[in-house]
Amino acid sequence: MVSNSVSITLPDQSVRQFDHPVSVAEVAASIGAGLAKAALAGKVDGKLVDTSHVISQDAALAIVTDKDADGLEVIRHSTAHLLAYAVKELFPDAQVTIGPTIDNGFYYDFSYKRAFTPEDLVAIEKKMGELAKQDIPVTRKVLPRDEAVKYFKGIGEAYKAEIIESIPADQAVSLYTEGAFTDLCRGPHVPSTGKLKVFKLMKVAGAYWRGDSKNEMLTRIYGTAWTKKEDQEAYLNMLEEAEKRDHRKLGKLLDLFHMQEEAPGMVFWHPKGWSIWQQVEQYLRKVYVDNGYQEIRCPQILDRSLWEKTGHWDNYQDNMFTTQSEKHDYGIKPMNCPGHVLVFNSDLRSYRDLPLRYGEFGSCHRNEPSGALHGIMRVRGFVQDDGHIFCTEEQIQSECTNFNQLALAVYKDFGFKDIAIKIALRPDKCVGSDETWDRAEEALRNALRACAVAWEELPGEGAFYGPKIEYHMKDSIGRSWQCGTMQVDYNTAGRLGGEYVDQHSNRVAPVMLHRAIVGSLERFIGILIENHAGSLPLWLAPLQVVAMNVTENQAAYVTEVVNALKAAGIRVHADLRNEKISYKIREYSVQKIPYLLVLGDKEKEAGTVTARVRDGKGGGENLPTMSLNEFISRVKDEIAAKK
RNA sequence: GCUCUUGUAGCUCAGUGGUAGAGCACUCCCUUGGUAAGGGAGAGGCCACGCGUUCAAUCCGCGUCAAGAGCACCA
Repeated sequence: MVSNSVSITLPDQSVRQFDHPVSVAEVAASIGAGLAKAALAGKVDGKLVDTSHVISQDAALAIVTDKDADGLEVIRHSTAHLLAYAVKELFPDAQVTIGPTIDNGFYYDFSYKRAFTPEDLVAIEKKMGELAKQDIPVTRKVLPRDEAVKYFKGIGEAYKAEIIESIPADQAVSLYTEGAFTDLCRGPHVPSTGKLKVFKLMKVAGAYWRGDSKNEMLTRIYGTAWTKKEDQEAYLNMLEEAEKRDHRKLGKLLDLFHMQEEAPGMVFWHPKGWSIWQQVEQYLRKVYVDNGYQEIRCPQILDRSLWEKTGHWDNYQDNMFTTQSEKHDYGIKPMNCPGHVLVFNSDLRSYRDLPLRYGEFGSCHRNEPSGALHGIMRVRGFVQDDGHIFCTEEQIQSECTNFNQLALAVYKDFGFKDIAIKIALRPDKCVGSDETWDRAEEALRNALRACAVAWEELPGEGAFYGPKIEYHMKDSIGRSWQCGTMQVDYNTAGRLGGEYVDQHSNRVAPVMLHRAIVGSLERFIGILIENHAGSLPLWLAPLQVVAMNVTENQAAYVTEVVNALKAAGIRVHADLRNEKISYKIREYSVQKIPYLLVLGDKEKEAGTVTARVRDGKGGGENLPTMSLNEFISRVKDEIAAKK
């Protein structure tokens, strides 16, 4: 006789015996009424299930509540369903599609005859609240695939039916029902809608069905959901704070740059913004020099025939700006590599010359789709710190390793801590043998291993000519942007006739490594501004010191101090205006100037300075009064340390 | 490029079918004041652009351009 008894092991390793199969909810109830009420889902042998899930064999079980990360995930997922339920109540003609969780919330895509408006959103959110308050049970049902397809076709949900049809025929699918609404879903879900208490609909947007721009556009509603009201408030507050760090806002506030209709996707750099640019550029120039690169400069406009050789003319013309003159067609360069190959080709190269490293501050133009433009992060005209290394296959490994080390050191100097590294691996359509790709991909992995950093691999995302490492950074609201890259390319140099003479007097095409540390200076400076919330480190700050007089009486002394600072190479401004000192301090605090020198009669008599240092929180504090020379060496030390 | 939203003074934003308003900034005057906004006066706008509807359009409609959010794209 087979026993029906089940023993359940809880996370504290205690074991509970049941003489019959039990549901997660029953186990929770056996532990305590409070837990039974708090239970959102269960984790049986590591697998997330509903509280109604019946356990019929010995198993390890954790009751999932809103204290667990899994619990929050379940809440968000169930809130997405609640959203769909509310939409179907208010707009019965709308068709549901998919509704996954995302960072901080969820979204759900609907097909409807018109887009939802912000007013609709208010009504939908209200309806969601009502449905949650009714504490409607959420129940699960399993159907054979074909029956599920029939069911959804029967209720006019064509998209759902299409999704299920793409599931293998022999698989059963689970359906979840709450009130009058039934949705296809793997689950798990909260046991009833009453568990969903803290949520807010954020925005509407368009999104393509199945993520393909050839398909119709659906209406997507984004929402956020939390276990506690305070968490949601903290999140909304964080978003608000992050908006203040937006580089477009700060660019205006700090008078760094502007953009205007006449040049969409292109930047007008103002003196202060260009000062930052120059600091970044000079820094990177030194990086070139210190690491065996020779800086070069190539033309912006190149004949059509060259772009035909590279394949751009046929494949990427839509993204290129072109021009013509005297019956010749020209392309404005979207990348710097061909120019570098032409410099390489300008002489007969020996294997002894390799690796040959060229670096350029290469100005590129790409006619990006209008909807892709974003402040100075995604632009049509930009400058790359673009380098190309011509080398042999044996040299790939060391070049990649050295580059990775260098890139990480540079990011550290600019104050970045959070860098996501990815390796994009071979796509379906690619050139070169599998062995070559294996070696190249492994070289990139080894380069990262050497620095003991973690990375993510993206299969199929590589370029057709070779794999690449990508270095990503986040902006103020968490959007990820690619900055640096290291790409192995077996194709381009040979395609443009690049070759060197090897030990055996054979002419061979070199491997070309494409590498950039900051990527585009525009994007990098944008990220830099957001990461530092506009309070750039002293070495990058456009204005490092402002010296101001308390009254007219100290004007000459201020001028003397400012001249001394200028002579020391410090970026300084004298403010002798007839304004109150508190007014001046406020103005420069808003401008996030690192050091303010307040010079009154006391300082003038003693030949000293009183410096107010920016505190990073929008305020400032006074340093003890010191001699001018002490101040100068303090500033110079801090600049040198890139603090 | 697609969906939605937006475009009014240098900036941030009100506002109305009868050609516009605030705060800050700007100019001038008074004020010489020790750590986040002293007081007064003044100047400043083709209400993104074009075409319609209307006796009359910044406001309503259509189109264009640009920006914002998301999607797609990022060789």
